[in-house]
Formats: sequence, C-alpha cells, structure tokens
Amino acid sequence: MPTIIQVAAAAGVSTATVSRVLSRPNQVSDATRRRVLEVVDTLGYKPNVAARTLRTLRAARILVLVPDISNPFFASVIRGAEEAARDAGYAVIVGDTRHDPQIEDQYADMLSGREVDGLIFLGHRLPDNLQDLVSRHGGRAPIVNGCDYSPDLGVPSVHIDNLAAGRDALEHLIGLGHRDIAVIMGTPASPLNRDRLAGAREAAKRHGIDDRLQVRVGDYSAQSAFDLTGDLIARGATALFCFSDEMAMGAISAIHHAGLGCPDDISVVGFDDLPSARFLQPALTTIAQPKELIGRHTVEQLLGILSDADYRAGQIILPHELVVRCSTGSSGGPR
Amino acid sequence: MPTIIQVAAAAGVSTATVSRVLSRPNQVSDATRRRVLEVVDTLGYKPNVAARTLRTLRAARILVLVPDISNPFFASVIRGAEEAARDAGYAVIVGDTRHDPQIEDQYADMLSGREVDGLIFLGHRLPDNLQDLVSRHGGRAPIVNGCDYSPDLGVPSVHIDNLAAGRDALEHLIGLGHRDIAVIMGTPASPLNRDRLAGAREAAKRHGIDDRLQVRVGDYSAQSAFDLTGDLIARGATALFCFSDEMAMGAISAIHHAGLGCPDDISVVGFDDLPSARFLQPALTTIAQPKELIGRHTVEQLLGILSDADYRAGQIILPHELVVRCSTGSSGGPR
DNA sequence: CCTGCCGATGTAAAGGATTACATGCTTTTG
DNA sequence: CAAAAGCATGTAATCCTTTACATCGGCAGG
Repeated sequence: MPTIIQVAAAAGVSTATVSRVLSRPNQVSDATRRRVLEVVDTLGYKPNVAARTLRTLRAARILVLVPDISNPFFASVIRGAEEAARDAGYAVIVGDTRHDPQIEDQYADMLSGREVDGLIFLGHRLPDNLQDLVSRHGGRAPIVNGCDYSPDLGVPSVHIDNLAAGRDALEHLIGLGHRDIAVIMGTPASPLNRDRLAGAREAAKRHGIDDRLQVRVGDYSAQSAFDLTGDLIARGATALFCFSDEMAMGAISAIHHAGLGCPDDISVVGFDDLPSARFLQPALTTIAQPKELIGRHTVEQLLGILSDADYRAGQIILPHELVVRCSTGSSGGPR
Repeated sequence: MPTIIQVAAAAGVSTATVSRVLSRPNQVSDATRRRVLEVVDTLGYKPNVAARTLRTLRAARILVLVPDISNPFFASVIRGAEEAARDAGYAVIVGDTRHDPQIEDQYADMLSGREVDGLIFLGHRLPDNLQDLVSRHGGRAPIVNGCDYSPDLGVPSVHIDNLAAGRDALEHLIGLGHRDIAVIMGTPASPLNRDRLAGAREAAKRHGIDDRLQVRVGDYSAQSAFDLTGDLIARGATALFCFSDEMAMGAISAIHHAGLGCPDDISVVGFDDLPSARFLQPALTTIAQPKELIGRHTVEQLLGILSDADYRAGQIILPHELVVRCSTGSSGGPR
C-alpha cells in the first residue's frame, strides 16, 4: 500500500501538495493537480485514516449503539440517523451491544479513543464507561440518547411522549368496550416503559378499571409475550397492550394456540409500527413512532454539540400516532 | 483528554513503561504497575486508537457490510460474526449500505484506509472500490462474502446450497399435490437467487410441471410480494415459494386480501426462518439457513487470511433445512 | 526598475502510541 | 569474585498525514 510520500515522489512534488490536492484541490495549480491525481490513481493510493484522524483530531464518524440489532425498529432509527449524518459529511457506524454491558463498554471506548466523534445510544443504557464523561461534561458531552431518555443523567434525548402513547392505547381499547385489559411491558428499568405503563394506568384509573389492569414484563421478543399470554387469557383478559410489535406477534400466536381468535376473542395493540405490522394476520393495531425522525434528530443534536459551543441540546419530543388496523375489535362483554 | 505522556509524567516513568503496563503488564514490576494503573485511573486515560492503529498497522476490527439492516435475517448473521470476532479479539463494525453503491464505496474505504483489518460483505455486491484489490490479491485479500457468492471473483464465501434448497421447497409443495406453483424470487443479479430458481426449475421439470411454473421478481420486502401475489392467484397458482420470509408475509397478507386462506386455498413457503417465522399466522413453512454459523464462518475465513499466510480460504457450504409448519397444506386440486 | 503582493509549492513540526535497542542494576554461576 | 545472564526501565525512531509557516517567482503599481 503506497503512502503519501511515495505518491509525492512519483509526482515530483512534496507531500504537502499531494495532501492539498486531495483535500483543498483549488489551492493547487491545474497542471500539478492533474499530475498528482494521475499518480494517485495508478498507484491506488488511499490516505491512511488513522494518520489523518490522529492529526486532525476529527474522525468524521459517529457511533450508533443499539441494544438489539435484530429488532427492525432500530433499523429504521439507524436509517434516519445515517441519512442525517451523511448529509453533514459524517459516516455512521453501528454497534450491536446485545444488552451486554461489556460490549457496551467496548464500543464506548471508540468514543474515548476518539475513533468516533460522537455517540448515540438507543435504549436506556448509557455505557458504564461513559458515566464519568457525562458527569464531567453534562449536556456538552458528544452523547445523545435516542428512543428513551435518562432523567437523572442530563444526556440530551429524542423520543415520543410515551405516557401519552400508553394512554392512547388504553383509551382505544376501553373505547371498544374492553374492561379486562393486560399490559405486556418491557423492562421497568427503562423510563420509557415506566412512562407507557403510567399512561396506561392513568387511563384505566379514569375509567375505573385500574384494579383490573394486569401487568407482565416481557423482553420485547415474541417468545416472551407468547409465554406470558396463556396465563393472561386464563385470567380473563380480553385485550392485550404489548410494548412492541414483536411481542404483539407472540401474543397473537398464543391466542391462536389457545384456540381463540384475534380480534374476535381478544384484541391486541402493539407498539412501534414496524414495516411488517400491516402485513400480519390480522394487520396490527399499533402505536407508530416516527422512527427515521428520531434517528435524524439524535444526529442533529449530536452535530450541534460537536460544531457549536453554544448549542443547547435537550429533550426533543416527537409525535406518535395510534394506527388502528384489524387486531382490535369491540369486546363481546365478559367471557 | 490526557495522553500517554501526561500519564508517564504523573507516574514518574517513561511513556514506554506506561504502554507496557497497558499491553504487557507482566513485563513490568508490581510496584510500578500499580502506580501507573492508579494514575491511569485518576486521570481517566484512554489510549488514542488512531495513534495505536497507525503504529501497529492493526485495527483489531472487521467491517460487516449488509445491504439492508432492516432485514432481521442479516441481524442473525451479524450476531454470529460478532461472536466469532470477539472470541479472537476483534470488534465488529456494521455498515448498512442500503444497496447503494456510493455508500458501499464509502464503507469500503475503511478497508483501504486501514481502519479495519478485513471486510465481510453479505449479499452479492462487492463494492466497486474493492474490485482492484481483489483482482490484485485474489483470495488473499482480507475480504469474505457471506450468504451469497461471486463465482467470477474468487472471493472466499460462506453460504448454503441454494440450488438444493430451491429443489427441496418445490419437492415439498409437489409432494403435497400442488401443480400450479409460483416463485417470487429476489433479483436475478444475485447468484443465490439464480441457484434457488434453478433448483426449483429442476424439481418442477422432474415432475413435468416445468411449463406451469410462474416466476416473478420481488425485492425481498413484504410489500413487493404483496403486490405480485394478486396476479399470481388470478392465474391459478395454489402454492407460492418466496425467497424470503418477509415476502412470504406479504404473500399471505395478499391471499387474505383476496378473500382466500393460507394454507387452505394457497400454500406458502418462505426462506430464511426468521426468529418470528414460527409466530406468524399461520406459522410459516420455510427453508432455515444456519444464520449465526454463516456469520461465524465468514469471520473464521477472514481471520485465517489475516493471520496465516498459508491459509487457503474458499467456498464453505453449510447445511439448510426445510422447516415444515402450518403455511403449507395439500392442494385441493385445481380450483 | 524597484517594491509589494499573490499564488503555488516546499519544509518541518506536530499528533499519540508502540517497540527495538540501549542502559543500569541485580542475581546467578563457575 | 568476576563474568554472564536477567530484569526493569528509558531513549528515540517510527507509523502517515495535515498544516502553519517559509520560500520563491511572477506580476502590478508607482
């Protein structure tokens, strides 16, 4: 692999000129530029990024950490982030932490090691490694939280109003006549889940069915909801509110396994509105999040922090929407 | 951010000693090691990765390029790759190219720029950028193809026997009595799709229904299959073989939209066996690929190339399996 | 014709870590 | 007890680029 020195020698110029040809072409005369470019081409020269990063202290990349890359929800957020980053001349690197603190730390080191200029983490877990950095710099650290937020940390964040979303889902089910409603939530360690649950509780309370609301904790996977649903059905639930579309799929599958139908016997509301939600049987009623937009805004906040010392990053709340499809129907009254 | 020089000064040793404490701790006396580690800790020192990479010419990372990160199939492959890489002390970086040659090139530059030691690309598109590199080094370039393969390029690859898989799917449907079978494939630019189709054709021919086999091209998305299915039904197909589970979902949705049922009226076979395939309604009959294993083997080939000059990387073929669930049933004869 | 300026290019100093080699001390060994 | 060996540490070169500053012609203005 040729270095800039060899290119310079072959073109009969100094390394400075080669560097200029590549990064500020208009500072160099036409003839020289052409000659250098030709050498670059024939030698197949590519600048060594490590050396450049070392010298410029700018990597032009940002790291997006997802807790579970197999969840298509995050894919859409990443897409949005990627586009916004690209527009600003940054590349996005994706790290799949699989909820593993050790892996989180390892990726977080890419920030500490200045391999990336900033970091976006989706979900509720700020890597342990970064606690220090955040408490030292507060909202000025190049770190943004997407989808969830961390009230006590002061990390800027982008997410929907999960409380209102939880309320909307419950109001929808109650409006259809359901009184025995169950919630299959994600881990309560996540503020987002606590908010959604609080919203659901609030709506239930307003309609006097607070004490009948059953709550279970899943892990976002279809399997976990599948495992929980049988018991909820046995206890008389006529409607299920799942905190992810994947869990809704598991719940619907369990409903069929119990010899019942959705929405005829039991209604199901999901969360996220995955691209495939409309193709499920029955097509899924769900809370849509503006996934790409969440990605875009996290990046924009990050770039603001990076480029503008006066930028004030904070909490951005984006709109959600209840999408009613076919997995919810009116309650036939108590079974 | 402190540098190694500041750490050395604070600990009263040379930078060499600090470096050794961090990378070869046993070459350093207990007392010194403790002292240095303490300083490292209080100062919050993290080595600058760019500097290290520059010096060692080894980035300890590999890049995995996926054409579409929202496809959960790739998520599993990435998982497998990640684990194998981690075991060998490498980190995995994921790049989502969205089938965009420009983005592919940009990520590929990470290899040319030696930011990563090797590159794995899933799917059939070798980034244009890398053509040169491959033709110069042949199978010795640190590049491996996963899921698909490129017969003319000589890039090592890991995939299943797609021809046999296509044959298996058709044999299954024919065995159930179907004679009017349609295939919804992915782009024929991909050898993998050509192989699957060839396998399907072969089976159809053996049973004398070659001329009744209908073939359409989708783009792996549920939507694309949804759009194609109505017409196939109108033309009398009683069974659909889709080259991805997502397309199978779209097909099943379209079957319902047409007022028909799956598998009662029309059978559907998918491909990949996504984690959610068993939770669909009906649970999907599909060809399972050993997704994690594909990931693991691509990494192993890559590491072989990287570490052993005599390593001979090649084509690795892993076993697939037809998983029969509920989306296929016997044909009721011609409708 | 001289001065001043400008544009194009070169020189050389970072940037931060690793490591071959050198050094100085301690311990072993014949 | 001297020589050899071994251990812990330091010195300084190296990895490759970028860029502030210096230099050098050429040209315009006086």
